[in-house]
Amino acid sequence: MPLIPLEEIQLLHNYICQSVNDPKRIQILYALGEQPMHVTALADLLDMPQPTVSRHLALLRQRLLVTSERSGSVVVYSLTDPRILDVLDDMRRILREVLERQAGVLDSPSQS
Amino acid sequence: MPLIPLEEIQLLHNYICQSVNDPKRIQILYALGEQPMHVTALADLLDMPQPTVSRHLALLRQRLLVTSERSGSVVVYSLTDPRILDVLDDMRRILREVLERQAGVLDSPSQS
DNA sequence: TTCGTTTATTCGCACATCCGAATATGCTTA
DNA sequence: TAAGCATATTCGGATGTGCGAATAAACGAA
Repeated sequence: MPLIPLEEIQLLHNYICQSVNDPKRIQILYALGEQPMHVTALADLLDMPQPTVSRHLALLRQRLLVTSERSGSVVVYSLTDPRILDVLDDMRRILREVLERQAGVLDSPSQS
Repeated sequence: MPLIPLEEIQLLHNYICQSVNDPKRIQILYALGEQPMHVTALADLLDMPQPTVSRHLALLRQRLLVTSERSGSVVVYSLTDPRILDVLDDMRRILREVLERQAGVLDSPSQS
């Protein structure tokens, strides 16, 4: 199998990897997975300043991970594709297993 | 469903998200998915300077995404858990679909 | 139109990360 | 042990990114 073209890797990096490269943005994605929300509600729920949330949402929207829609007096954000959370869950699962495996190795002293 | 604990999100970010937040590291992961390789082979294959590859590998190892083992005169790196590539593939698939959906919306002018 | 709420942006600064070049370290093998 | 190749690290500088505070802009409601 040939290597993935560098161009596609750049796309992947620019859009998704970079998007999830901030703990607060990951929190925002999970929160929006529960239900679409407007900026202030997100800021309250996650205990972040509103400008911070707004900046992260702008980035996530630019990267196409979330979409926004005005509803009355507020702007409601939602996930463009909820499967992004499945991907994050897969990552968590892999990490957990790797950490456990590693812990197991450390626990049992090498039988020399 | 309650929010993921911030502590676990920090872990996820520190280990995996941060690891894949560089196009060159993504290339390295895919290359190691084809077959375990030593540093110089990777540098040649991906056309990167050896110190660059070495630095990225050190980071990936610290984050537990790759493991290293000396074999004769070279150090062979391999993926700790190949499923990380499935995750990256899922990301690529999602991105491709989102981009196509978006293109479709742009193509068809709103029928007013 | 005007007020008030909601959201977005700007600015300056701090911090992290990446790279190239050079060099140091480590290990194998003769 | 010594030579030589493979790998790791250091350094400086450039770049990118996040934040807080303040403010601007946008929009709905009266």
